[in-house]
Amino acid sequence: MTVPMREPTFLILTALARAPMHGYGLITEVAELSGGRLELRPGTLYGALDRLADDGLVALDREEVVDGRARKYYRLTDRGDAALRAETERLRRNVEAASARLAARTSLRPVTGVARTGLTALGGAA
Amino acid sequence: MTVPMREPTFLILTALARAPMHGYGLITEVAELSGGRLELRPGTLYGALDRLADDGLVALDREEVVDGRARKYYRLTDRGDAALRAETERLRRNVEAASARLAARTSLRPVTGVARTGLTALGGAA
DNA sequence: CGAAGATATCTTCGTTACCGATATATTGCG
DNA sequence: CGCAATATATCGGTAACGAAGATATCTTCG
Repeated sequence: MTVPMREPTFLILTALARAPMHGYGLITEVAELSGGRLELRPGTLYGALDRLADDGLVALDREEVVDGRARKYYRLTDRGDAALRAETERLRRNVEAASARLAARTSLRPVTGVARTGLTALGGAA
Repeated sequence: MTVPMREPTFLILTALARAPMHGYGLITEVAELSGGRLELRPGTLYGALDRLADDGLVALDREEVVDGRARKYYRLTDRGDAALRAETERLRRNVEAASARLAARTSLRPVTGVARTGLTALGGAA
């Protein structure tokens, strides 16, 4: 928690905040969460799950066998819940700080070629 | 950027969004920005500045000598401005996704002693 | 005066989360 | 049968970061 988590880890916890999920389900869920931007690799996913389990942020919820395929469901622990909340707050503050400076910046650069006043629609990509 | 930047890099760009700054000034500014949470190490700072300069997100603005001490001022480039805006949007979406799930989660968990007079913040995000 | 601390830059080294690639096994489809 | 999707897992490389220290100047204080 001293060290901020990276995006794949953050989105894995976010996905698990709604309901327990198994690994492969997380891959598709995180892809949706990120608007298709982030496609978790198996190496990232299972490495992260092992690490998060070691840290006590997620725990093995149950194991099922569906159509002959084994599924391991993971759930968010209380510590994972707290960590995700703390991390979300940290990100929120960073977003606010950057937004404030970027907004101020827009108003003080009306010159130098880029002129083009007016805010273009934000968040175009993805 | 394809690869999301980490917190030190994000806060360096955020600090530079207000005005050009020199390295040591960034250390104190980023500490302030993060509420004292993140204290940039020289290895992190100058490594990041070199990398960001290579990527064209920051540029050397000017060099001064104040009281016999050399100062190198860096400024945000147009590409750096765009990268910071894109990154801020990415973080904002992640915060919204996590907030929505965490808020929904509150209502379906046993709450211990905390008043919860029907917040229902579920509506929020896209 | 001389030591300590703040200012200011830069380098080296180790850690680690992540990505890419690969391996394995089952189910379903053309 | 061959291929894609489902589902797990491991291995190696990369790159950003943190820890630590080197170098140099100015200020403060005993």
